[in-house]
Amino acid sequence: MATERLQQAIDSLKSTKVRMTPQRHAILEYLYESMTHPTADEIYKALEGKFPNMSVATVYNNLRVFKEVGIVKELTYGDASSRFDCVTTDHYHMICNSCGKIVDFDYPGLDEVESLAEHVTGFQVESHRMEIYGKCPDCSTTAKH
Amino acid sequence: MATERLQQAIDSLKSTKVRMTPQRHAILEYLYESMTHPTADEIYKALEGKFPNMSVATVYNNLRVFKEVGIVKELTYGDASSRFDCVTTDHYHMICNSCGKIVDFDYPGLDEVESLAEHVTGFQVESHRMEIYGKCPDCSTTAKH
DNA sequence: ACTTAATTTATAAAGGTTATTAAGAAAGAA
DNA sequence: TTCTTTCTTAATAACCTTTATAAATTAAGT
Repeated sequence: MATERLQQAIDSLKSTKVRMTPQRHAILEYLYESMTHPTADEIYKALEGKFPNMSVATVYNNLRVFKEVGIVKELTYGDASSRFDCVTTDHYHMICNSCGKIVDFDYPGLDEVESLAEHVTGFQVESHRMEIYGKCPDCSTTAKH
Repeated sequence: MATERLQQAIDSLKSTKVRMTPQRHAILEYLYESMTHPTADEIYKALEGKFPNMSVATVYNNLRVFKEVGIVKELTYGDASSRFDCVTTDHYHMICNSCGKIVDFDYPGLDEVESLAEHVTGFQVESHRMEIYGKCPDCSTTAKH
C-alpha cells in the first residue's frame, strides 16, 4: 500500500537531521501515489495548486535529499529530464519508444553477466543498469491502424 | 585495424550525399584512433590545434550526421555529456565509478530477459541497454593503499 | 571554372539543473 | 510558550550541454 510505504519513508527521514516540511511531504506523497516515474518538473507542476509559491529549486533540492537518504532513485536519460523512482528495490524498466511510458518489471539478478564482466575487464563490479525499449500495448495498437 | 575501419566509415559516407570536409575527416579519425569513448567537447579540444577556428557546433553537427548514417553510436548519461562510440556492433560497457573509464565487453544477447519483459509488460521489445558499474583495476588498487 | 547545395562558423538561445543569498520556519531547549 | 539554532525555502542568477539561426564558405558534380 502506498500510504504505508510513504509512512516508512517519512519515518526514515525522521531518523536523520532532515526536517519535515509541507513541501517535502507533498513531494513524497506525490511520488508514492503516482505510480509513474515523474520528472522534477512534473512534480513541480502537479503541486502548483497546493504550493503556488514553491520554487523548482525546492523540488530539485528535496529530490537530492531523498536520494541521499536512499528513499528515492534517480533514473537518468540522455538530454531529457531525469525521472524519479520511489521503488528502491532492484528492478528494471521497460520504456516505450513512442510515448515514453515506463513500466517496472522484475528479473532475477544478472549475476552471470556481472561475473563475466568482472573476469574479462578486471573491474570490481558494484552494480548494473538495464533498460528495455520497445512499444507499449497502446502505441503498438494505434500503429497498426 | 583502426585505419581500415576508418576507411570503411569514409566510404559509407561517400555513398550518401554527405560531403567529406577536413573537419569531418579529423573528427572521424579521432574517434577511430582514440579507443576511448570521447565526449563532443573532448573531440573539440583535441582538434583545437589542427582547427583553431572550428566551432563546437560543427562537432555536434557531425556527430549527429555520423549517427544518422550509422557509423557512430551515442551513449547518453544523465546530466553529464554524451559519449560517442564508433564501434557499432552490439556490445556492452563497463564503467568505472571512480575515474569514468569505459571498457567494452561482449556478451551474448539477453534474449531471455527480453522475452520475459515482453510477456510481463505486453510491450513489443525493440532493444535494450545494459551497463555495468564498478571500479577499474587502477582505481581499486589505489583504493587499497 | 561554374553552380548549387551542403557545411562551417559565430552567436544566440533553449532546457535542465545547480549555486547563492536573504527571508522564513521546524525542532529541540529553556 | 517562547527562544534559539540550524535547516529549508523562494527567487534569481548562473552553469553546462546541446540545438537553432543566419551569413559566409566550400565540396562536388557539371
